[in-house]
Amino acid sequence: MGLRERHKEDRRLRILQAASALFRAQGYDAVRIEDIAAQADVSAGTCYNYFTTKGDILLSIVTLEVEEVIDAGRAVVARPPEDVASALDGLIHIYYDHSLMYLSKAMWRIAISLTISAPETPFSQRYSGLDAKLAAQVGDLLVALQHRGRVRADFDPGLIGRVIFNQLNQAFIDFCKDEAMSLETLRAESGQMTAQLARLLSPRVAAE
Amino acid sequence: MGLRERHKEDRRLRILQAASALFRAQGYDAVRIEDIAAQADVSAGTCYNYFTTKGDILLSIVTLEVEEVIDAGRAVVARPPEDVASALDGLIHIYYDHSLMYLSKAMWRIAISLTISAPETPFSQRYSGLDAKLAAQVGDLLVALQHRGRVRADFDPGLIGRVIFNQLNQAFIDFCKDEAMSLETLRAESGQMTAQLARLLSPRVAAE
DNA sequence: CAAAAGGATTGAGTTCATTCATTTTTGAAG
DNA sequence: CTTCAAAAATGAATGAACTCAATCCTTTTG
Repeated sequence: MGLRERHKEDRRLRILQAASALFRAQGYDAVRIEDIAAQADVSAGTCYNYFTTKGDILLSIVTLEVEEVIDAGRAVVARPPEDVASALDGLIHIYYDHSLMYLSKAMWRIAISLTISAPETPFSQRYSGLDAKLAAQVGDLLVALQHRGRVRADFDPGLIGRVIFNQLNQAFIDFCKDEAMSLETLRAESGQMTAQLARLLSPRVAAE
Repeated sequence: MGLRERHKEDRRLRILQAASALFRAQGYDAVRIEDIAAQADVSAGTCYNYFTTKGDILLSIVTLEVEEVIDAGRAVVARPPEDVASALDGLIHIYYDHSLMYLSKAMWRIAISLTISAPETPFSQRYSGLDAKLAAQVGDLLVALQHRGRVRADFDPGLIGRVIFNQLNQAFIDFCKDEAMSLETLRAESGQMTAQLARLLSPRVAAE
C-alpha cells in the first residue's frame, strides 16, 4: 500500500474518530463540520472528499455499530434458549444493550431519520441492508426453534422474522424519541410483545 | 372576532396553502421559506411567527392528511367485512390510498423523518398522537372481529393492533423510500403479511 | 378622539453546510 | 534528480434557514 493510500485510510479514520467523539460529547447538531475537521487536522473541504454530507459521517459511524450488533446476535442464534419467549428476549436484550453502548439516543434518532429522508445516499442503503440482515437473523432464530418443535411449522419464518424485527425496531425508535424512557421500560414493553407473539406462535393452542 | 384575530387566521392559512402547493410542485427541499412567504404575501420572518421551522410547516400539512385517514378508517371499523384477512386488507387499503391522495412519497419521507429526528416539536407530538390513534383503530377492528368469534379471544387486541399497525407503517415507509415501487406492490406485500397474521389469529388451528 | 401599550411584521444579519477554483502533494517517467 | 500529470487538500464564496432589534398596526384607555 503506497503512501497515498495510507494517508487516505488514516485521514478517513481520523475524521470518523473526531466526529464520533464530538457527536457523543456535544450532540450532532452542536458540532460543526469545521469542528470535526479541526479535531481531525484536516480542512472542512477534505471532509467532503471522504463523506458526501455531515449526515453520511454519522451514518458511517452508526453502521459500524450495527455490524457489531449483528455479530453479537449470531452467538444467540447459534445456541438459543429452550423456549420461544426466552430466545426472543435474549436476542432482543443483546440488540438493545449493544446499540446503546457507544451511541446516544439523539445520534440514533438522527441516523434513523436520515435513512428515511435520504434513502439514496450510499450509507443509507448500507444501513437499510443491515436492517434486513437483522430481520433475517430473527428469522434464523425462528427456524432453529421450529426445528426443535417449539413453534408452529405452518408459517414462513422469514416473514414472521420481519414482523418481529419491525416490532423491536419500532419500540427502539419510540425509546429514542423519549429521552425520559429507561432501558428497563423498553425491555419490559418488548417483553410484553414477545410474550404475546410467542403465544401466537406456540404449536399447541388452548384455543378460545 | 377582531381584525387582528382574523388576520392571524388568514395568514396562517395562506402560508399553509402556499407551502402545500409549492411542496407538491417543486418538492420540499427545492422550496425556500422566502418562496413560501412570497406566495403567501408575507415576509419570511412572519412564517416563523406561525411555525417554528420549515419542517413544522410540512408536518402541519401532513397531520391534516392523517386526520382524514383516521376518519376514513372509522367507516370500515364500524362495518367490517366478515373474515379477518378481508377486514384487515380493507382498512389498510383505505389507509394507503388516502395517504397518497395529496402527498408525494418525498413529502411523507421528510415528514416521517422529522417526527423521529425532532420529536419534541409541537407538530411532531401531534403526529405521534395520530399514529397512536391509527394503531388503536386497528385494535378496534380486532375487537369487533373478536366479538364475532372470528379471531382468538386469548390475546390483547390493543397490543396486537399495535403490532399490525407497525407492520403497515413499516411497509409504507419502505414504499416511500423506493420511488420505483408501485402501490400495487405495497398492497401485495401487506396482503401477504395480513394473510399470515390472520392465520395466526384464527381460532381453530391446524397446528403443526 | 388622542395617545399609550402591546402584539405582529419586517428584512437585514448570523450561522453553517456545502461547493469549487486554486494550490499543494504524490508517484511515475525520463 | 527533474518534470509532469493526476489526485487531494484547501479555504474563500455561496445559499438557505433561522434570529432579532426596529417599526408598524390594533386595541384599549382616559
